[in-house]
Parts: sequence; structure tokens; C-alpha cells
Amino acid sequence: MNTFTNKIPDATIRRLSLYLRYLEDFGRSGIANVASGVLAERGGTTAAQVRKDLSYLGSFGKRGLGYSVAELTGVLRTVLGLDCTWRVALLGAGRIGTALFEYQPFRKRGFNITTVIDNDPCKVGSRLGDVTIRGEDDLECALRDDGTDLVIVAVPALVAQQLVDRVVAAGIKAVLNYAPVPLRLPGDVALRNVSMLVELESLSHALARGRR
Amino acid sequence: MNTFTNKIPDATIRRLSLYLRYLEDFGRSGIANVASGVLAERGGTTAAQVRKDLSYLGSFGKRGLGYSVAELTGVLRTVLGLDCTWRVALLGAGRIGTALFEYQPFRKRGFNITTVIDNDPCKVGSRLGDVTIRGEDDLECALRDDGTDLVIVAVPALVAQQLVDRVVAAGIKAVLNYAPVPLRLPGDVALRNVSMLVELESLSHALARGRR
DNA sequence: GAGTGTGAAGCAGTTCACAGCG
DNA sequence: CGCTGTGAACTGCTTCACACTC
Repeated sequence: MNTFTNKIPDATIRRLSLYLRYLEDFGRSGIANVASGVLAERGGTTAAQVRKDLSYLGSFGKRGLGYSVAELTGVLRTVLGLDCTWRVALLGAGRIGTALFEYQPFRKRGFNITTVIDNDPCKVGSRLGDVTIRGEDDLECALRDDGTDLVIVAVPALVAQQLVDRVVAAGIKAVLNYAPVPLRLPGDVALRNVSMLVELESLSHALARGRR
Repeated sequence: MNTFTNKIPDATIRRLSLYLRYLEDFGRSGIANVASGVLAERGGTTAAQVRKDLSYLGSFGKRGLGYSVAELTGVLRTVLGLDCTWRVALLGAGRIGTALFEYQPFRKRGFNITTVIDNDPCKVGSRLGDVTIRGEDDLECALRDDGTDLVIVAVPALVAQQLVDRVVAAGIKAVLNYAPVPLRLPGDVALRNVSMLVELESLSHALARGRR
């Protein structure tokens, strides 16, 4: 199958993200080739699954040998859009916002948080790392001036939707939502809702179920 | 279909978690009944999906009217294991661990973080909220003494697996993992890997793809 | 021989459509 | 009449099996 043509399933994309991390590990360890079975073991899937996932990107495995770590690393970076840097705006400089801001892996991957917005007047004007926190009123200006590609939402549930509506109106096409409420937005905007509560509750369901 | 018998799909469980939040909103607003279409709109699914999801729990909707908010709230709480409190241990009192500790919605839902473990000697003995941080050596004792039901992992990638192996050996049956590496554990332990990077990277993939 | 790439089969979750009940 | 509950159809991801290549 030729490269970069078809829709790649969402589940596959998420696994590619994991494979890439393993490949980078292997690369650091000086391993040159890796077979699907090895990636599968690390990722908790099957060899067939790995091959199928990679087959969406083209075919560059060597039969009898496996995949070139260097080559595959490059391909995955490209496919995942990690061969460039992205300008990220963080909405909300509370607990979660701050933790996200300081989460190093984001920067290492080329996600640079260049804008931080908070509506607390005490915070506006102060600094988070090397970024000056700006007020909600500046939202549109900030997104435009900083050339923002992607927005991370970490504000309380009540204000999340209205704020993100402004973000979408400003032309942003990707939103990562940590607010404890799923956002609704137009289909042409990529959205990921991450809910800590949903994850925890699925665990308590499992516990309650196992208890019977 | 009768209540509490069959396996409920994972995707359904996650949606139930959302429905519950909406129902609680409706309850606070004094709304007594709600139709599948209304829940669907809030949750960004379809009415058919909502009905199918709820049908796994039994059938207590009233035709022509919808579902009793109070009744459905109760059922969802029970199914999700939220009709009791859970004792939670937090591994790692760094940025993310601290943010999780202070995340109020957990407590409101009955998830009480009663144990905090960190291997930094400077932190051991100090307090996080009303909990004294204990060292890694105390892990097994702490889990036992505190009657821990569920563990949240927020430690660096390198130590996550070995630490969680000890947790599993201590008999814990539910793990929520925020470490930037998927954990592998026995099938009888409920596990959720939450990776902020995976989410972000699926967005950058969407952006890179849209750009072409 | 070892391991990829892929059509085909299998399975799970979603959507449809409609009978049935309040 | 409105809305639920659910079998049946559908869609899409996963697993299998094997031809093919290095």
C-alpha cells in the first residue's frame, strides 16, 4: 500500500505513538532492526496488529529481518506530525494547567507552549516559565499573534465551552480538552477529550463488578 | 434484559460516566425526567446509542416519557461503583501527582487518596494535604494498612513498571497509570493507561494531515 | 528460516428500524 | 402519539493464515 493515502484508524494512530517511543529507546540502545513481534511485546499487542498498523504507512519492512529502527522512526515522526514544532496555547493556569505546562515530554516532542491564558486578574501579567500569562480578553489577539496551532483547555467546566467556541471562531483546528466536561465542536476541528474521572470510574466499575 | 448480568462494553462504561454527570446536572435543575435524545445531545452521541447503552443495565425507561432522573442517577452510581468510597494510593508526589491529589472531583466522587508514596527523601515525612508522604520502602505496608483499593501511578517511566509489579503482588486489583509508559500487568487487574502524549500526538497527526 | 504484507474471516460496537407500551 | 427496548443490518477494527521475500 502506498504511503500517506488512506485514512488511518484512530486506534492505530494511538499505537503508532507508542511504537515511536519504543523505537526511540531502541535507537538509543544502538539496535538497528526490530521485528514486529518485539514491538508487539513492548506495546501489549500482537505481531499481526503491529504489521497491520505499519502497513497503513507503506511497506518498508525487510522480510526475514524486520524494520529498520532509523527508517521507521523517521516515518512515524512524519506521520504523527512530529517533524516540525507546534505552537500551543494553554487555557487555564490552575493546578492542572501548570502541571501540563511543566510537563517536559511535550516540549521534547516539539509542542511549545507559547501562550498561557487565565482569567484570574492576580495571575495575569505574572510568568509561567518563560511565558507571560495573559487575560481572557486577549485570547483572540494572543492566538493570532503567536500563530497558535493547537489549544489545550484546562479551565473549569462552566467556562470551557464558551471559551473554546471563541478558540474555534479564531480558526484553531485542534483542541485537547482536560476540562471535566466533553466539548462539542465542528467536525473539521480535531478534538480529544481527556477525562480523568471517566478513567477512574471505569476502574471503580471493574472493582465493584469483581466484588460480586 | 435483566440488570447486572452481562459484560458491558468498555466504550459504554465510559459514556455512562458522562451520562451520570449530565443527570446530576439535571437533578440539580429540578428536572424529573429525561429522554434519550436529550442525553444524546449533551453527550455528542445518538439517541439510539444512549438507549442501547442503558439497555445493558436493565429497562426502566418509561415509554412516551423518558427516564426518571433520580432513578437513573442511582442506577448509574451503582453500576459505576460510586455508591461507596474507595481508598486510593498515589505513587509519586511530583508535579502530576500533586495536581491529581488536589483534583477535587476525585474526592467528590468518593475516591479518597489516603496514601501517598514518593522515593525522594526530601519529600518523605512531609505532608500533602492531610496525608503524610511515605517512602517507597513502605509501599507494601502502606497499601495493607490503609486498605487500599486502587492505585494511581504518577512516577517517571523508568520506575513505573517495577513499582507497579510490587503493587500487583500486594493484591491491588485496579491501577490508573499516568506514567508515560504503558504498563503490562496480569489480566485480572483492571488497568487504564492515560498518556497525555498519545492524545497530543493524535492531534498533531490530524493537523499534519489536514495541512496537505 | 525468519519475518513481512495482506486478503479473508471473525468479532465488537454502532446504527437502524420498528414493534410495543405508557 | 411519543419514546423506549431490541433484534437485525452494518461498519470497522482485529485476528488469522499463508504466500512471498530477504
